Amino acid sequence: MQLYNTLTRRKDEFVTNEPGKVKMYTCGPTVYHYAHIGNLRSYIMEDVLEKYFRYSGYDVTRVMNITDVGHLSSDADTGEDKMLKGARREKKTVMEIAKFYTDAFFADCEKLNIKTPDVVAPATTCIDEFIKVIEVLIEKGYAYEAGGNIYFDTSKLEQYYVFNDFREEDLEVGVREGVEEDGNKRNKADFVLWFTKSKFDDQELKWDSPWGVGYPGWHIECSCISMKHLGDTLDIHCGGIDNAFPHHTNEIAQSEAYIGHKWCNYWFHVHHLNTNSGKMSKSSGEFLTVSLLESKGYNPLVYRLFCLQSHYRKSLVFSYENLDNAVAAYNKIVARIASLLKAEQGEIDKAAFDSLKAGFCAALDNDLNTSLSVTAVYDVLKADTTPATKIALINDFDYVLGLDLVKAAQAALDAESAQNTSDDPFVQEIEAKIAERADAKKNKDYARADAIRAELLEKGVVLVDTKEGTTYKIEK
RNA sequence: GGCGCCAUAGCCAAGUGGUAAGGCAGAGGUCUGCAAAACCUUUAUUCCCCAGUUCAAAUCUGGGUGGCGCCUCCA
Repeated sequence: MQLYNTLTRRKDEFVTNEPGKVKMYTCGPTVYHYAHIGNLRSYIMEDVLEKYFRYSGYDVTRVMNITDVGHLSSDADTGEDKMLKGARREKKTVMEIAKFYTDAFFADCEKLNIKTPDVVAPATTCIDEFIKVIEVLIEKGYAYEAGGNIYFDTSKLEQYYVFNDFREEDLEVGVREGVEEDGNKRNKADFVLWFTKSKFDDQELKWDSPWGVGYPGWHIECSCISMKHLGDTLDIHCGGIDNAFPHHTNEIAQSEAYIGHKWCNYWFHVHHLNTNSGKMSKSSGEFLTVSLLESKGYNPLVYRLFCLQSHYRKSLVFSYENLDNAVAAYNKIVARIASLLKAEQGEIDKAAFDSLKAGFCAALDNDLNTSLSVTAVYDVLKADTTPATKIALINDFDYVLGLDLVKAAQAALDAESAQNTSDDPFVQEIEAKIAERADAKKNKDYARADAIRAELLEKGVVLVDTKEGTTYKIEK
C-alpha cells in the first residue's frame, strides 16, 4: 500500500515496524464542545484507513487521546483553558463538561460508523506519565524551568521543523489576533510542558508535580499516551493537517528527545473541510454538527459518503448542494441494491468477485483513494455477474466504506413489506386512498386520481405506479 | 513576509507522459392517461494562463494568475 507521508512529502510504501502489525495513533478531540462535521471528516478518513488496514490483514492497535485538560486557547499562558472556558459557559465543572462532550463525540462517531479505537485515553488519566517524561527531558537537558513553567528547548534539537522548511527568523509570532509572545521562552519555538504559573487562579484541574502544583501543556499528552500504550515506536500517526505544526512537530521533538531514536515513520494528515467562506472551525463561522444535519433530515452516513467521494488530502468544500448530491447518490445505490436483493440470487462467481475486489483494493492501495473505491461500488452494480456475487462484494467493501449499503437496502425492503401488513391508521388511510385512486383511474376520472395523488404528496407520501399496482414511499 | 497544498464539465471527482473514468444535476428516449420511479442513450476537441521539453503533455520544467492552509486555539 502506498500512503502519502507528510514527513517525506511523497507517497511511500507502507511498511510496519513489525510485520503484520500496525500501531496507530490518532489525535482525539478536545472535549469542550460538540465536534463539528469538519472535525469528523478527519475521524471518518482515519476510520477508513484503520479499517482498510484490518481488511488487508493487519492486526491493528489504535490509540486515541481525549484532551480534557491543558489545551489553552492561546499560547503564552494568557489564554484560558478550553475546557475551563466550556465549563464556565455551561456552568458545570470541567469534568462534567469533559464527560458530556466525550459521550457526545462517540455518539456522533457511532452515527457515522466510526469505530471506537482500541484504547481511548483521557489526558487526565495519564498525569503520572507526563511528569515522568518531563523529568527525563529535564535530566537530558531538553527542558528548562522559567517563570514557574517548564519549557521544551527546541534549540537542543538538530532538526525541529520536520514538516516545513521554516526558518525561525521568518516565523511571525502573534500572527493571529490575541496571541502574545511568552517572555520566558529562550527560543521562539519553545513550548510549555508543564504550567504552574497560570494567569488565572481558578484553573480547576491541578496536580502536584516536582515543579509545583500545576497542569500539563497540550502537546505532552499525545506523546505520553502513545508511548504508554504503543511503546517507543509508532507506525502511523494521524490527525488534521492544521496539527502538523506546531502540535505534531512538538510531539516528535519531545518523544524523540525522550526515547533517543526515531519515533514514528508515517504521518497521515487529513485536509480541511471548508465552507464557501473558508475553514470550518469551532471558534469561528458556521457550526455544523451531526445533530444539525439530522435535524434537517440528512442521514449521517450520507455525510460519510460525501467525505468518501473526495480524497483526504484535498480540501473539501461543504455546501448543502453538495450534500444533496451525495443524498441522491446514496439513495440510488441503496435502491439498486434493494432490487438486487429481490432478484434471484444465483451462485457467487469467484472469478468476478476476485477481479472486482482487486479494483477496490487497487484504489485504496493508492494513497487511500476513496473516491475511486466508491466508483468500485458502481462497477460492481454494473458488472455482468449474479446478484449473489454483487451483494457479497458490496458487503465486503462496506467493511471499509462503512456506509451500511446492504443494511439500508434490506431496511427499505422490510419497510415495504411492513406496509402491507401494518394496522397503523395512517397506513390504512393511504391504502384506502390508493384503492380509491385505482377506481378513479379505472373510470378514467384522471382529475380525481391526480387530486388524490397530490393530497397524499402533501402528507409526504409519494406514489409509485408499477405494472403490479401502486406502491408508495413515505418521505421525511 | 516565510513555508506548504491545490486548480479537470453546472456541481463533486478520477486520471502523474500515449490521446479526458465514475457520480449528481441536465437533455433525449422506453414505460405511463399524465406524472413519478426505474431502465437505455447522451453531455469537456479539452484539463486556470503563457512559454519550454517530447514523436506524444491534464500529467514533466520554468514563469504567471487565482483559491486554501500553517507560522503557538483549531481536525
